[in-house]
Amino acid sequence: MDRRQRKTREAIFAAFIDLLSEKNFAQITVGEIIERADIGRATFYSHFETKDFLLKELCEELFCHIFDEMTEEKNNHNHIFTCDAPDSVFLHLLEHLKRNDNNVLKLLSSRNNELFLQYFKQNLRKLVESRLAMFESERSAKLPESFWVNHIVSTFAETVRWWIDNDMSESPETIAEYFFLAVLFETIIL
Amino acid sequence: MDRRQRKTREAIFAAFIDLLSEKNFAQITVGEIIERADIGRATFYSHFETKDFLLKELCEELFCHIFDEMTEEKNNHNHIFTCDAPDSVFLHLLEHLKRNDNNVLKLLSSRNNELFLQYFKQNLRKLVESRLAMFESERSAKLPESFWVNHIVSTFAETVRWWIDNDMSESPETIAEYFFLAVLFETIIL
DNA sequence: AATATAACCGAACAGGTTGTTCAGTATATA
DNA sequence: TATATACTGAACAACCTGTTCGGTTATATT
Repeated sequence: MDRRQRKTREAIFAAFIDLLSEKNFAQITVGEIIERADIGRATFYSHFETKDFLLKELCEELFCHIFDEMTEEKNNHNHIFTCDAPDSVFLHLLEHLKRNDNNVLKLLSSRNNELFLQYFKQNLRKLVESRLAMFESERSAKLPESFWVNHIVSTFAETVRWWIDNDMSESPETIAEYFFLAVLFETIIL
Repeated sequence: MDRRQRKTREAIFAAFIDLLSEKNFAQITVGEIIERADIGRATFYSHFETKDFLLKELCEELFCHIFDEMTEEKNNHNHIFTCDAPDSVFLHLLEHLKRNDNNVLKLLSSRNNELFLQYFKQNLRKLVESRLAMFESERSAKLPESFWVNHIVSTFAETVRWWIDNDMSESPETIAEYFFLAVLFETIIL
């Protein structure tokens, strides 16, 4: 890829992320982005069809990156994912996010637009669906798969969001423990 | 309140809901609203500061209505909420939503804007917080309250959303059962 | 180094949206 | 009937969007 293209693209992303830390997606205008990225208006539109596509591509670059790395690790250390209990997948994800803490995860915060969480869930869903084959016979008769997947994905995602909202100050292990306890208490009160 | 005001307000709400069933909140313009409501532009702005305030007031009218009714019922049939297990609160909420199915709950669907879900959660949180005093001693030492409340609210809200996405075809009892099973399986896989 | 290619600039543009203003008209209330 | 209040309709500036185009600059190729 042309160095100019790459630099422009990065400048746009940087300006966009910068603005996202200050205001909502809806409140950000293309004018602000190109001013901060210091590029021409036409240039922006030659890179991204609209503001929405910019967001979409940013999320893809962000989350696909994270989840792809996880898939890679799975292939390298197969035992972690296939033999251990599924909660280690969650713990693994948390550690991954902690490692990749590039000030961009803040976008998942509840203070920001819901769109990030949606994209995040989208990717998480893929991961979960591919790993929930076990216990299928027990589950399938009583519980629709889509409900089950939605439940898992939502609880995971909301936990991650809570963590980020609290500045990721707890360790991944602590969060995993919180999650376990919350589910446990849930069974008690039901 | 002046009959004119009331009628205008209702016309705006009706047009707005109508449009929301067709497109996203972001895509709806004030121009479309006033055309469909058949009122003047200035009139709209004398009622609502912006489009966002319109959404806010609609949600308040909608959800406060639902949750206030629940609080009333609680006062009338005190036993349901204070003696029974907390899951009956959830079941109660589901039955309530089913009864109040005025084609407006569709707004909670994932196809629509996330803002509704946010407002819904906001109200749900109040309800949950006021009912989660039990088991406090066991919980508080190990699990932060905000995590616990967030977990409960999110799982409830996402369950309701799944239900609505599936056209509310299952009975409230079935959904409550799904919820119970999902949490149960969750403890198994952890 | 010379040339062709592709990206960028920047200024301008039409079309659409927002939120405000104001003089005039209709409706409620006393 | 008289007064207050809500609505009308049209116009308005300010802003945002997405496109166009001739000219400029960087990159890749030879």
